[in-house]
Amino acid sequence: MANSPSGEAVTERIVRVLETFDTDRTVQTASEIGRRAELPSSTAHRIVADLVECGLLERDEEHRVRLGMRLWELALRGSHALRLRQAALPFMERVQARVREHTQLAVLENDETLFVERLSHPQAGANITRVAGRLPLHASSSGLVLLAHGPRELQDRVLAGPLAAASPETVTDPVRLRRILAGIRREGVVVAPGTVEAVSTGVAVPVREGRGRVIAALSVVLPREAPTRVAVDELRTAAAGISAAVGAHRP
Amino acid sequence: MANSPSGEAVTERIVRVLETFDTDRTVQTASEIGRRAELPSSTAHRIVADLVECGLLERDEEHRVRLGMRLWELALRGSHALRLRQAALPFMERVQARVREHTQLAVLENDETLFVERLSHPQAGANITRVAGRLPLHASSSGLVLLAHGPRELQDRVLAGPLAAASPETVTDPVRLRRILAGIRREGVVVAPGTVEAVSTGVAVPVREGRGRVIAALSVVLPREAPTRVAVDELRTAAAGISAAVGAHRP
DNA sequence: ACCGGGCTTCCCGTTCAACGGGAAGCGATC
DNA sequence: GATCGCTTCCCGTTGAACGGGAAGCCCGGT
Repeated sequence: MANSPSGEAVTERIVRVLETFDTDRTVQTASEIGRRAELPSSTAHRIVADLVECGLLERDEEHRVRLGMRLWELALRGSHALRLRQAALPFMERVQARVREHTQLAVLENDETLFVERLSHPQAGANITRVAGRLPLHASSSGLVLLAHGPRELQDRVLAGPLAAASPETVTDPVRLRRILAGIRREGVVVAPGTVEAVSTGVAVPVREGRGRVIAALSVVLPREAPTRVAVDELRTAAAGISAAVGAHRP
Repeated sequence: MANSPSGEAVTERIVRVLETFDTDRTVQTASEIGRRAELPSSTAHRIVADLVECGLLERDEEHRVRLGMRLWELALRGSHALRLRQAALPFMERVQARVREHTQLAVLENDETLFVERLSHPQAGANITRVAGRLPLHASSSGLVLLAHGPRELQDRVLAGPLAAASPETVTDPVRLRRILAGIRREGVVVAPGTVEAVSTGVAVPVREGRGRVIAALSVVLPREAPTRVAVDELRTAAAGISAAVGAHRP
């Protein structure tokens, strides 16, 4: 950044400031932001004031800071994520109405699973995924689908790297994972019991752009021993619908 | 801004760059961005490169630029809008299932109506509102609700300013508008036929935080001559539910 | 009333990142 | 092969950004 001894760019600092916010930390003081973003206090105060000035951040009654509606607006309108989500929503609703469990839509982002949308059924069980939340590619049914259809380099990189287990049953053996990925490409679906949480089974299918590249994964989280037949059928139908809708919207 | 003859701040320029994107313009070249943001070409290229570096923007196969997933993620996780939306979604789905027309959730932002969420029924009619889109406060049923419950200064400011008509029937007379606002505060609902489009009627109710301040407006768009009774009841029930959900999530 | 701790604001000299004009490189399309 | 637009590189100038320090402010504790 300009004139900074640390040699980082303004843009980077702004990102670091925005990164200090998350689901569990939606309001902070400027000093807190400075500490978490590792910025000198006076610098943090100045940057926060700048961002508030532009509307990217907002102040509440107690001078505390939160993400601004303007940021939300700028990030969403015109975003790929919103288009995809709007195309997918009606189909996700249908899945959720029939399966009556959590339904998620996820994309590949920076070697991780990024959840773009999630519908929850009132009487559905626990589910750690959140909209705008992430999970490792190998440790979620959606991630496995995205990984299976991702570029070879991605697979090599992820399978080589450290593979943390999210639950005792998460598959972390590269050889077994390769076999699972091949199965996904062959069957067009993955059923992953206990991968994220011991009590649940993830079922996921790929969502294609038209008939081509895989752009997302659609999944449901079922109770561990529930039958998967209906879910698989519903997911496949919905994925095909989303593909058609995405293709139709931009002719 | 740093060393800029124009005297603007970096932050401001970044916002100007982001502003060049919208629903109808999701991918642009760096030069296009420069022109629309009124930045010198070389400067625009540099800033775009910076933003791509940080992931706020992304490049596609043809070197063109679009909003990045990272920006979407940073703007959403931890945002007030996402919390509100997640709390509201189940209730909006119920409204939409019963009324079978477009259902919207909107908030007040910078003297305008900002739409946070929208569900569309397959066989519902036209609807110009979009997620992350805006409408004037006086020219939409949601906006009228937000205006009616906004601070007095806001009402004075909006009613004094130029009041553009969105359709031939949009009420633009300050006196009539004041009467409508009083009606909304009294009845807790507004029925606005032809305000946005001649063929439709907007119905909107306030959504409160707990039992207090109005934080949003919930609305449906009906065909012009459709009965409004069911919609009003459903909206009221849903608004109460959302209030409870918003209150419960942060004790 | 007094004190202490944290947040915030103001001040100010230093410095280097940002700036943007210009020109050359690279594809397209006509 | 000439034109047009996007992009990249270069480079001298300059003032915006930086951050240390100190003072102001508002708490809650004693």
